Amino acid sequence: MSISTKYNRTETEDKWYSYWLDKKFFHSEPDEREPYTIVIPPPNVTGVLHMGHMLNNTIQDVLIRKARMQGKNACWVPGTDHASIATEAKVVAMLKERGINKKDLSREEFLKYAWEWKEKYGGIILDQLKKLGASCDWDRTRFTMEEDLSEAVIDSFIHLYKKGLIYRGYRMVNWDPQGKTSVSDEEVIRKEVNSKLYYIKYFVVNETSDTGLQTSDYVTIATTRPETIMADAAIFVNPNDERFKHLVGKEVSIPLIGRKIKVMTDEYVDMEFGTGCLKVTPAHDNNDYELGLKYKLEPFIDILDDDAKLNEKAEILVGEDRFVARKKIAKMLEEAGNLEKVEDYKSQIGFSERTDAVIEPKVSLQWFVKMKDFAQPALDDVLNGEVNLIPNKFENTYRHWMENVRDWNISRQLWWGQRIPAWYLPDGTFVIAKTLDEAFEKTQKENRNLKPSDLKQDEDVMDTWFSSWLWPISVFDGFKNPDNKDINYYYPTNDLVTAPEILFFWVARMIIAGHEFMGKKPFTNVYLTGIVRDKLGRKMSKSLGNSPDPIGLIEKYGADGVRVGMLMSSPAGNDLMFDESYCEQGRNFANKIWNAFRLVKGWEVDESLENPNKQAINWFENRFNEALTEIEADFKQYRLSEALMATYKLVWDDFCAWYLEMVKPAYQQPIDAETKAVTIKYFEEILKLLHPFMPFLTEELYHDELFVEREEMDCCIVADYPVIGNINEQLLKETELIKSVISEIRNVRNTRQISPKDSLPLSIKVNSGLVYENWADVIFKLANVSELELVNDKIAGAVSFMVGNDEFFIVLNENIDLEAEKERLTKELDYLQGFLKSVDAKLSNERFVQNAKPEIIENERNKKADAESKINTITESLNAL
RNA sequence: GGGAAAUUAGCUCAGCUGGUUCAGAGCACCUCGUUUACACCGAGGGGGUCGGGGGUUCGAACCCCUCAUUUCCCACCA
Repeated sequence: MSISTKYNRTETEDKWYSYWLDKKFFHSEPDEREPYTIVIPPPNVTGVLHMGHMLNNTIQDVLIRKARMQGKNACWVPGTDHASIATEAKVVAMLKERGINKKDLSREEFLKYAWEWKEKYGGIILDQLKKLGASCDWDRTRFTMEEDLSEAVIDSFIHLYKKGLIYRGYRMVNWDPQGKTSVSDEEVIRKEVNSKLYYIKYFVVNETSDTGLQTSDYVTIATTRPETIMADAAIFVNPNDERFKHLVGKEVSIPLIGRKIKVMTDEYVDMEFGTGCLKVTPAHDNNDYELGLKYKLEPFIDILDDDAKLNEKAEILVGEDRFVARKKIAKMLEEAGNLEKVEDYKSQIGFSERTDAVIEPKVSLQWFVKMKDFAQPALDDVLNGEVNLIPNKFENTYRHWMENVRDWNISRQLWWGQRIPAWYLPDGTFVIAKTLDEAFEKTQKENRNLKPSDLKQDEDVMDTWFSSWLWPISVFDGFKNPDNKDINYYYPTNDLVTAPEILFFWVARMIIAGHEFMGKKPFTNVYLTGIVRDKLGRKMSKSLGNSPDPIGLIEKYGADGVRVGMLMSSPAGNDLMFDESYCEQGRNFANKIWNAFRLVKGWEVDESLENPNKQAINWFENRFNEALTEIEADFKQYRLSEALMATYKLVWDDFCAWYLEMVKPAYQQPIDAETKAVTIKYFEEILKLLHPFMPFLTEELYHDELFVEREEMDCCIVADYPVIGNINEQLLKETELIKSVISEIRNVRNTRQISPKDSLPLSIKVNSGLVYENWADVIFKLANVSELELVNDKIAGAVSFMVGNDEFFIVLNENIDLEAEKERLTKELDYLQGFLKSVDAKLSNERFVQNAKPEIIENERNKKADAESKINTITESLNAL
């Protein structure tokens, strides 16, 4: 045969992807069918495909392809996210390489570079998704910073401002000194790091002698941040702390700079921790900020620049980086005699998610969204099942977060993003307006002598999530054109597939936005994938170098193989311990299907032959329906790995290992027409079943002439997905028994080293009533049995085994090892007797008989009868030996 | 510090409201086999006291308590 024994995927993948695109199979327009919609979690426009994307998008593609085949109008909207911090950082780095400093550029110039960069490098990830087979409607590709979507962001800001849900205020924010922007609480990653606790002496300022205090009196405070002492506003002790009562109300001087601060009291101070004395630095610590406000310790002295270098207000070490300053000041304190000791200390430090810089608490003027009541509908939706989280174990964390939600800082001190539509007047007040013209118009009501050029727009842009929370609405132009046919048809979408890490960042906020702007939820099911880890359980990261190149994997194992590999073991919500061997298994599976195809394709039909395979054919049809039932149930519960595994076993075990072996003709013999036709029909059903998981291979085979001449638009991707038919349980059970008989015979052969080529005679003592004659052909073929005889008595000296209650005998030419046979039977007898004993014990237990459900008791009785009859048979056999 | 989840074969996981099957799957492993679709294969096989300890129950991998380990989320202790 000329077809290769290996499936060659490379040629077919590109071919079929282009074909699908060509024929517009991915494209969706509203029509009378039921919609099935997924919006992609937009990857960063700067991103490259990593394993997390592979998993996430494979899942989406499986869902969308299945829905499409099941007659839904399937629409998967792709796109990218402008990712302000990440992208701006990349552009800044790119400029730096070219010797350009961002500081030297105007906002407009910088944005021009950024757009250039985006056009050139952005969206690579979308092309990579095509390699995976993602059937997105590319005509609908959106970008969160394109004009319409940006306008939606601005409109929603104005809308919320008018409702009083957005305000501007001084707040302690998380400052990322590297990105030079504030970041939201959710973007701060806390990690435990080794640091040091510095014990610093603050000497009491000499007062009048009647206090009895000496210049040599001092308090010792413990701090991890000695470089901030120049910004200290007070020393605090616990009001109940006897040790320091005499010092309360006195002044101490800050080491090195000598500024005087007061000793004050507050319950907040923990007497047990450190020395029981706390230095309060309102501008550089969240708690201290609160204390500062409480006791009006203003003005807050901020001694750090935007890039976390000490400024002139620090008086000393000006221009030094905060960490350099820390080391230097420790030395200076020591030299000045203010450093008592230094201890090792572990503490939780916040890092910026985007840049990994240590977060600096900083007081600044920012824009916030009031979240408390605003978030309520999103909490309700999940609690009352309007929106399902899959798996639902995430509901707890979700509720916890939503109940404790804090105001959302939405301003970012960046240029790449949607600029805050606030326009400042020379007097410091502002108006909120979409454009300068509108803003100017608003000012005209009161301020008649202003020129438009007197208005200055806010320099900040909005948090990226403030645009992506609108994604399910804005991709369908729900803001620009609120009643258009797309939004009416596709919204709310069906499934969202994303990572649990962004449940709050994104998922919760999308639900909030859905209610606020559309009056309803944005999606019904949220499938939360796990994190893709390496097989040692470590997160995949560039620095560890443990992340395989997805495109490389696709080239090596084929997109189908990788897709199967990704899904093989990744239940929803569980991390995936990725190992290349999964992809290998996927590739092997593809190859198996390919070879099954080669077999069927090679069959020559002889029209004169009768169909000898009625049993096998009948059985497989039922088995297919049984498996399909299972698969549908798995899909319903979003158990995709289970659905895949059920499919895998149906194809490999039932179809290839059993069915094809049952029906395939002997070497170079022709096959009857009916068997071939039916087998082809089954094969086609299997291809359809497999298509969502393995789109390329199935499409390729689907078009082979083995099936029918296909019309241009007759493709597997839009073929009708199989529908569950009748299931004959009895037949399935019977076949299982026959399969056991075959396995037993093979086992006899195996243990006795009998060649598969030597055929064996089989005698059956039927006690069950099963009609073995119907299966004779199958047994002959699969177990290489030469003759089948029904007997009424045991055959002495034959090898025997039992399946169900029927006894089987194989007469061998050689003498059988009587001792071994005895031992085997005795062992089985022992087991059965033990088993019977436990069943008897149960049945003679009154409480069991009284309390257990009738069907359970009935069952035990059956087990008892069954065991007894088997024991009889075996005892007889033993006696016969 | 608070909360949640997990712990079942070498690995990754199923095991639905406690009771048909002395605990299941895939991979890995072992033995045999290059036979005629496929060695990216076939046939057969071994392997788990269900994390430890208590308890409830006629009966527990499943319910309760406790300990241990792991993971995740939340949190401002200097």
